[in-house]
Amino acid sequence: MTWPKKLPVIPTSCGNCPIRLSTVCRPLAAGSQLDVVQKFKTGDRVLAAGMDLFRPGEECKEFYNLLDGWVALYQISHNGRRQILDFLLPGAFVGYQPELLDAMSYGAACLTDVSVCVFPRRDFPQLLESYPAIGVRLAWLNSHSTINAYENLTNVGCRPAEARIAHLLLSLYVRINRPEQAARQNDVEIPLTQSHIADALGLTNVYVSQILKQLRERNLLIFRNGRLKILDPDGLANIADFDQLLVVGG
Amino acid sequence: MTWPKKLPVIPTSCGNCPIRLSTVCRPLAAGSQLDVVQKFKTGDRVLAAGMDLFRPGEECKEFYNLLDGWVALYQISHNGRRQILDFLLPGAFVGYQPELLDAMSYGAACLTDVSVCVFPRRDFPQLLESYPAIGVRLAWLNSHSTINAYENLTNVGCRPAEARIAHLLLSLYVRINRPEQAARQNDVEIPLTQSHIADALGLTNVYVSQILKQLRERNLLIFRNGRLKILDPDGLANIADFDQLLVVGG
DNA sequence: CGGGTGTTTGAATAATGTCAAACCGAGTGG
DNA sequence: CCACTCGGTTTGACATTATTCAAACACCCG
Repeated sequence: MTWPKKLPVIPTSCGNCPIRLSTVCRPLAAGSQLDVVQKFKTGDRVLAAGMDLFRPGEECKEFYNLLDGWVALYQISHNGRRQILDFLLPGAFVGYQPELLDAMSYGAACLTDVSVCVFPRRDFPQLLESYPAIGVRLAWLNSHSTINAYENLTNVGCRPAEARIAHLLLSLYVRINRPEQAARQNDVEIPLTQSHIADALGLTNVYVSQILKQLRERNLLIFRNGRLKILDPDGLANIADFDQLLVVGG
Repeated sequence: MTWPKKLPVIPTSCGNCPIRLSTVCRPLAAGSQLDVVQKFKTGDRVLAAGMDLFRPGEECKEFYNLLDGWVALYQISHNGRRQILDFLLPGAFVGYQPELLDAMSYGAACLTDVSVCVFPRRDFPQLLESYPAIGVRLAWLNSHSTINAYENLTNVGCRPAEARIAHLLLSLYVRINRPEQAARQNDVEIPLTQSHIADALGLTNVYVSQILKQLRERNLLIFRNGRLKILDPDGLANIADFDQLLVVGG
């Protein structure tokens, strides 16, 4: 599937970085501190959809701040199946893991064209040393990743296929519809294929197709061509076993 | 199931804390810095097997350093099934989540009698402020949790029941058999019931029972009464799709 | 001896996967 | 403008995996 081409977002400098407050740079004050990251960062980079930021098992020399586009973290099991671990949206800090310089324990695939800001891995500990507030921020971000992984685990481990799919789509929906956007849309772009959904939920693409059809026919949601339209928020939240939902009808 | 009673491990002071280097206190130097935590901590506590440190949805006023015993993190889905998210061993730092003071997004159940060192939640940000190295440590710990959750997700999402069970037991096995122990045991205590295994893997207890029987009859492992005996490390690692295995035969 | 918790067993059933073919729409090259 | 290919989706028949239900069992503990 191909997504509508958009120009990649690349800030000219850290000062006007659109995701500065979302990522690891947040605690750095706007003046001289920001210059430090500006010098620390290797540069920006654009990748086409389908490319990998890094692959599982690979030694990756960089971290990435996701400026624009969607990324999926994944692992490949020995039997050839792929598990998608998380979907990353702009603002994510990608690639941190406990043993900084070892082989990556997962891969990062670009679902759309993607632009990233690149940090050198090797020097990161020194940056942390100089600005330990970044460490605190990193702890916060990592705990978010953990919570998110926990939610996914419960989804995959406890719920039947229909609920899993509804839950995943709803949770992506609320992540996109952040408070920022004054006018909530109940029709959002989600650049996934049914296979992505299947790989994230431990299902097969054909079964996902069948369930999506049911959801469509029951007037709950329409997911087609990378667009998700929520038809019946309450009904969905119900079968999805979903708590935090604040959808505006329409 | 009841486990053999052991006296709870409680250090008399932070100076001789057995898990100081595993948990969040690691970066604090042994002298005056350690006195700070000593004063910061609320005290120690012992809980009986079956108790909860905190429950999902509850507002928890504390963090815990797990001194002794096993803890399971879990979520309950609306259909009544329980998902075990992680098994915690002594040295774990329990209860950190992004929104420090909100309701806990998961629960923590004591699988055995447990002893913990208690931190007040409210004041933690100040501790971080004064000793930002703790934040860096926390980031490290949290990224471990994330990686672990990712592994579990792949296990539950990609592998058939037999491989899931073998994988879980092997991974617990290597966590217990840390390099510390000079003499590796291929017969270790794992205080879980089959229902725990089922809840961790998205299976039912009766199916787990059946698969364990198969594994037993194929001379791969014996899991009984909270003891795991590895009979055929290589064979197991093979069906478990397991990488990092360094088992001493026996 | 009796009760509780955990385990085992078997049979019937439901959920999900597999395989194979057809379909659909977008992009490409003639 | 057509035919072709390609990735993604849909469909149906069928196989398999895992769940459910129910009963019996085993064991520890009081």
